[in-house]
Amino acid sequence: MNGPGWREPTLATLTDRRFSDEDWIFERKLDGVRAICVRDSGTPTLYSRNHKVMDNAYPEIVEALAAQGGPRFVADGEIVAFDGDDTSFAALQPRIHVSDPDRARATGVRVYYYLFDLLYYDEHDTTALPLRQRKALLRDAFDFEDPLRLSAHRNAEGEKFYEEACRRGWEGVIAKRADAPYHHGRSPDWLKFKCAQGQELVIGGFTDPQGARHGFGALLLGYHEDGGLKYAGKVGTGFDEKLLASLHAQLRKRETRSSPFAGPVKERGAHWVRPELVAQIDFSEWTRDGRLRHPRFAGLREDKKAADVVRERA
DNA sequence: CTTGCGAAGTCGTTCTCCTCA
DNA sequence: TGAGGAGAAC
DNA sequence: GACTTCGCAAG
Repeated sequence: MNGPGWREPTLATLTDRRFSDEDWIFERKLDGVRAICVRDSGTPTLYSRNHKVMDNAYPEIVEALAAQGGPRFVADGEIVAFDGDDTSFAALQPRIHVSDPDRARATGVRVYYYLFDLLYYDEHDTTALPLRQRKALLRDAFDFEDPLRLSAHRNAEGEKFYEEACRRGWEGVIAKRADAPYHHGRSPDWLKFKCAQGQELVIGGFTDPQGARHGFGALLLGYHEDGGLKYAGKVGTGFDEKLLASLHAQLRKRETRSSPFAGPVKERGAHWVRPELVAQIDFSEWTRDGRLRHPRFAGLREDKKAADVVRERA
């Protein structure tokens, strides 16, 4: 149980296919930090997705785990914080990298550990069991009292659940094959239905490429507000080599000496362009600082005038 | 030979921690 | 003391 | 977190 294999969580595969299927179960995608807890007779330990120990950041969760589950277990779940009724990565963020338990508690950020899978329990490796069976064992293995919670799931109506999730502003839905064993690493048995939002943004510049990248690194984006172009962050993914080349050519034609943005934009290797091109950007949400989170380029909008581009949603 | 899937490489924001002037 | 970079969450 | 590209195994 000490081998690194146990600490390798299942990673879901992103898909656009939405479906309902009785052989699949559906869970709300929580916006927090993935954690696998391992207890081998001593104190439980929380591991991150990349096998880093997170005990110092979440001491109350380690404490709660120590009080139950027996001498040996391995379970999988997500550590979250709430902003109102929604799990919020931003709310959790002040805690994530704290290296001292006292300081972690002193942040005042309440955290919860939602468990959704069981890998080892009662002297048995459970990874080969079908998911439904693992979930049944998990439900009985712990007393779910805060900060420990059992992640609920649905057995049907995946599409309806997805629509409901997006309407409520959740991150999305994870679909899991009900009879599949636990898989370490990326798996097609876990699918991610993400709720995305998108809008048009003006391209006001670009950055130099790095490494093997050609053309440019990222596009600098903005929207009109109070008579100026407000900076909204960068987008550096969504283009293949061909698109990189053609966009770069269009940008060079529009290059200018001074920034079109209102206020300073401090980006290394920045080039400025006349704010004429409009890009369609898909992203997960706006950050507190008015930047795009998880942005990806979804195409050029020839039908939109740059001057008409404003921010659409809070 | 074609297809599929996992790994690696290049990008995003933000937080804490560490280094250095 | 403060700026800037690295590392690590997503 | 996103995406694209690449290599290798399976078919």
